Amino acid sequence: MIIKKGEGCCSPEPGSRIRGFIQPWILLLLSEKPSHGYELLERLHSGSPETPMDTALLYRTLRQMEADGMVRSGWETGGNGPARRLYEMTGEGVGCLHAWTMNLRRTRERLDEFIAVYEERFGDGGRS
Amino acid sequence: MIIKKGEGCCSPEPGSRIRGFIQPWILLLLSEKPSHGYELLERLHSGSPETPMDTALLYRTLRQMEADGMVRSGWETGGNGPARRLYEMTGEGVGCLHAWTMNLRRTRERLDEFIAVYEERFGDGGRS
DNA sequence: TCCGCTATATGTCATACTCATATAGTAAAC
DNA sequence: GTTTACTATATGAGTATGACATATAGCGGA
Repeated sequence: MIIKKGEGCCSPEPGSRIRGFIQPWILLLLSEKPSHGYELLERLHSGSPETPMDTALLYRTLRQMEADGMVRSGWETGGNGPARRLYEMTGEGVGCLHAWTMNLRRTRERLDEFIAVYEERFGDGGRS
Repeated sequence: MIIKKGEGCCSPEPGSRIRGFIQPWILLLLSEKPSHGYELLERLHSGSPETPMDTALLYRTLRQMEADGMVRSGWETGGNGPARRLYEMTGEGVGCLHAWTMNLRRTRERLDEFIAVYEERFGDGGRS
């Protein structure tokens, strides 16, 4: 259930997403194997079908990450369909992924703290 | 360790914060007792001293939440120091807090999924 | 009266995200 | 042979959120 505009009191809130979460996800997926944008979209979608990824955000983020040195790309022609830009992670990208994950662990701690305080006050509503 | 501007590859990332996290925190704190902006700042700060809250964001968010009907406020004079705007949660705000927390639970699930995939690939680095 | 603390507020800017739209190659259907 | 669908990348415009600076003002103590 994603809360949309005008649906409720927290309508401006698009589901409490984590800022910049797409970048570590891209790095994590690329750490498994090199991939192109459209394939990353599908891999991200299969991981969380309820929150489809925006193509504009993905492609722009990839270009930015390349400018920042986290990934590098090259055109891959010869397959069927249009040419695809194949991305792979750089050594710097690996370091980024580790640093980002440390940040995300702290984010999870803050989130856990919130939920703990909430449940202490209101109960866990049947959740374990 | 918060990664600051120019410190590393993920320098544009100010610590992987959750979008709009301040609003449910405000509601959760107000569910304990009515409070004014400055006091909310201190209560938020005591909860996470490593990420100080921006005053501009807090005060503007409070006014926006009041416009949205989640909280209401009144001036409190008579104490020492300048007048303070005392906020309390509305019934609508309670509903918001519950809805937001549901969103945050899903956010935590996505975060857990990321960290699980990361640890599966790189190990947990000595963390339990 | 100057400084520090309390308290609220606005101005401005950058970034992240959303939505719409453009472009183009391939392959199958009609 | 052209229309449709899928694959694939990209840009333009607009909004939302957050970051940083600064303004204002009451109060108490040095």
